[in-house]
Amino acid sequence: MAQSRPMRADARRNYDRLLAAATEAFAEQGENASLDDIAKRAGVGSGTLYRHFPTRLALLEAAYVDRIEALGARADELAEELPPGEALTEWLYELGVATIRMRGMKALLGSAVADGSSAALTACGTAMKGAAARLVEAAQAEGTLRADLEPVELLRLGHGVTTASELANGQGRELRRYLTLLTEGLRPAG
Amino acid sequence: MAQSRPMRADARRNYDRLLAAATEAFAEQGENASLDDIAKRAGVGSGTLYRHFPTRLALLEAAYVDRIEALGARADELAEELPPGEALTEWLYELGVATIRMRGMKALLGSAVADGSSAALTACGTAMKGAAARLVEAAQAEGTLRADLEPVELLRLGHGVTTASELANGQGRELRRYLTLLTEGLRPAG
DNA sequence: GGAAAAGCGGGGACTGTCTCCGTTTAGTGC
DNA sequence: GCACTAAACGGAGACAGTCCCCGCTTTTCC
Repeated sequence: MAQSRPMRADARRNYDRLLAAATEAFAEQGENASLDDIAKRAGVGSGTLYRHFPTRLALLEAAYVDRIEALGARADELAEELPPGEALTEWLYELGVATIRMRGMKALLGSAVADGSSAALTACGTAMKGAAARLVEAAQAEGTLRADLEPVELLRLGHGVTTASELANGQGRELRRYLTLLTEGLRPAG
Repeated sequence: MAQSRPMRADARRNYDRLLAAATEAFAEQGENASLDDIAKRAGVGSGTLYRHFPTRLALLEAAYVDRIEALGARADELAEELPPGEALTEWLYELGVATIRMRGMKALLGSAVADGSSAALTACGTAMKGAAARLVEAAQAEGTLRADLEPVELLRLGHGVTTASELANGQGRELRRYLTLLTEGLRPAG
């Protein structure tokens, strides 16, 4: 993936500025922040923004890859600290909280775990799927997770539960509750 | 809620035309269909559209209330045909399918079950919540549904699961699967 | 039939996306 | 240093969408 020729100095500078501006704007205004406005913040023309990041999703991904990778790494930390089943739940929780807090990230993760997600999103998608797969496998080996669950199903359900919790406006409290309901099921507690 | 004075004939006519055009447009192009375009289809000016339906959600609601009420009624039909637990699952399934099929309906139902949904949406919201409450109560009485589940939680989780299934692009097949996972829980089958 | 109320509608301000192309600039070889 | 070239810039402008305003038309009611 290395550029055949390194980026020109001004291009590099603008790229970085755009990324910084985007992170800021997405955090403040959510995933629909105006792209022209981001260009303005970065002090570049909109043409420059669109050349570096042809779609909104591309920019979103570039702005959040490191966070996503951190979440992937976090999965492994949790796997060391906790028994597999708990590690998995806790990871889903942290993932959900991050999704809710970092307002731009929802669309990104959503399309990353969608069927037929664009090739541009492979980075985030594979990071997530890898982390999920490791946790799922461990929990299944331990016997605390149903054996027929696919990692990507877990991610999608996690996304769904996060969506449910967003509807409640409750910044995390509902998320825990809904995750419990998902893991335990809706049948009476046994 | 009756108008103090009945609608003027031309107003009534335009209102109906707008509704028909909106239903068509939302079905074809999803919830983000252009409002000006809907006005054009109906053969009225955009001012007229905005006077009758001040927000997109208002139009969406007006276009779908009857479908929503039908879904509410369907809950009671199912309650008669099936044991409470199954009726509930089946209803969630039909609700999800409708949400996915009628492309404009997702946003509507989403805000209807969100905390602090606008006053304008009370009609759809209460219809849904009523239907859910009846099913929940019956299933809890039967003992096939955990006693601490609130109806609105069920609706939100249903919405979340539908979202999860949309990510899979699978038009219904995944929805059944994800609903099963929700009701049975992620623990190994007992 | 005529006055007042109700309603119409499209022009226009505004915001956002995205492209095109003339201009500028960094890098390179001399 | 200097000139040259390919890369990169940037902002004007085409387009699409939302939404409001207000002069004009239609309906209603007496």
